Amino acid sequence: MKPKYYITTPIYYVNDQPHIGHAYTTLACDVLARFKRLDGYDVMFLTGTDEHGQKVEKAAEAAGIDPQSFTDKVSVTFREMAEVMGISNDAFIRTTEERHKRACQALWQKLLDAGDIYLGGYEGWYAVRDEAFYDEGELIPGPNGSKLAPTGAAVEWVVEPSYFFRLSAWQDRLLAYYEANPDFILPPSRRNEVLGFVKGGLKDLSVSRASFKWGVPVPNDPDHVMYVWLDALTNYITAAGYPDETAENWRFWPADLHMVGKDILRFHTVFWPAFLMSAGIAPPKRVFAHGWWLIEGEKMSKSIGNVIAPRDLVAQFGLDPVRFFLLREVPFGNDGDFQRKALISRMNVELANDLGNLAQRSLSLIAKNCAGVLPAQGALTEEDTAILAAASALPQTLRTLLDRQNFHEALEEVWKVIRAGNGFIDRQAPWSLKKTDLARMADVLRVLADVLRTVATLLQPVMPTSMAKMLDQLGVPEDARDIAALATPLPGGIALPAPAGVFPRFVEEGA
RNA sequence: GGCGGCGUAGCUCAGCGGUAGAGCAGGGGAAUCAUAAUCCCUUGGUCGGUGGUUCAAAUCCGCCCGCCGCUACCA
Repeated sequence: MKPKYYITTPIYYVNDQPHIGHAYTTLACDVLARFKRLDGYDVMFLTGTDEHGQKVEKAAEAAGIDPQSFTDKVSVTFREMAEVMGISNDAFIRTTEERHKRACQALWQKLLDAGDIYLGGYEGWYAVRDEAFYDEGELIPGPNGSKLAPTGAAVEWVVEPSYFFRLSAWQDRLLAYYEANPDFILPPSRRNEVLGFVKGGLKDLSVSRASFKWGVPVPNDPDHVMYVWLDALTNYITAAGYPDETAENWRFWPADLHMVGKDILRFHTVFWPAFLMSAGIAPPKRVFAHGWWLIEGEKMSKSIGNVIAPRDLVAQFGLDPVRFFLLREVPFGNDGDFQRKALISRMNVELANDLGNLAQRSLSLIAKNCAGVLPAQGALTEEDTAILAAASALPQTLRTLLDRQNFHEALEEVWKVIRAGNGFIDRQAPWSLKKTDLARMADVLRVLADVLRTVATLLQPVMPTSMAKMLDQLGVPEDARDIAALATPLPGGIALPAPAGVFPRFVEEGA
């Protein structure tokens, strides 16, 4: 039986239009999902939209439509974003689906049965004008020693009835879980943050609201809807079939990886495992928090007007180069800077020159000097063996690196082999061999074809369309494109199609 | 304020006790199969500052300077 792999993006809040940040998270998951499939795993890759809450309720009201119609519309834009980015998700979940309400209510009941939910009061400084609660620390001094919201609005101490989750009781068990699973939170710097936070003591968590209606009703208390934590996080088990633990998809739980942005780290690494443990459900195996993209050195924001829509980016540079750039440019987990110049440089240097040109020169030599037929494997020299060994080592290297979400180094390892390929072809100079030793020339070209096949196979998750073209040109049959197939050499004598460039150079308009 | 991290070549970063590294950028040369792509060689750093531990410190410890993250109800 195939091993399983369950990977999730966060569900995206429908208060926002999809931008490069959403695309980035989803893309990272897509590459891992594709890699795992390529490596023989049974994969479930989930993404979706988060559609409840006061903001949505109000946005719908402002738009003059009911919340459901509003979310129907915005949710579609996230499906479109996935399509534009070439995302291979197996499922898409919306929190307004009936199955999700059932899952939330079932989970709630479990927590209640476990004695971890109680009715209390949510207190805080509330600004009526802003319709928002503020922290003590956020307040600014007002006239006569009074306090004001950071927006300048008057605040009052308000107590609202709310259900609470007994998070305070889970501190030790959470710490024990982190201890027993040192890679539960990555990167390590984020793990340290969470550890520090939890060690500092946990307060009970307000998990319901009576102040708005657009949410999942609390069982047996129609005045309350569930607050964001319980509602949104639960999507990950809803999609696996919860509460039906005999469901087809339940075999995927616990999730192998929740990919999240660094802003929602705590919800996934503190609240979520506590909820699950309280309900007697296994926590996820890993949460990875990635960083943000700056745009040409500036924070991405609507007010600056530098928000990048995935659709525009792909239209200008093409899908695969964009996918490649986002994962290649920055050590995954760090913040990155999205520079147009850097993207073009990666396209031209690494895709067009290093990889594209290596394939093109190798394949043209085969086309011209081997009658367009893949040579059989021949006798190997020491240098042949060395480069073939470097290529053969890649699958295991990538498994190890990608199991820690290290896209940046994984791609660097592939590029080391590509660069070695260019060095190899230069030293072997098959264009000279064709005048002196045709047999050796054929052997050299076959070695190059084998190296390219390995590289193209392994890069499929990052650049599916381009690598499919390259594998076509290398004569690799569709059913021999996974990692296991690399162990079986292609027979010599396959007729190859005429080579055609896979990565054209990007030339600036008017340059 | 508290806790944590970072500061290494022009740029992005790796190294984390044993004579300073990679990619890109810059300079020189070779080759001409190829998307004028490639290959080889090379310039360049008192590893933020300072004091200490050690036979030996980017690498460990103290202090200082500068940046950054977290410090719970933002979906």
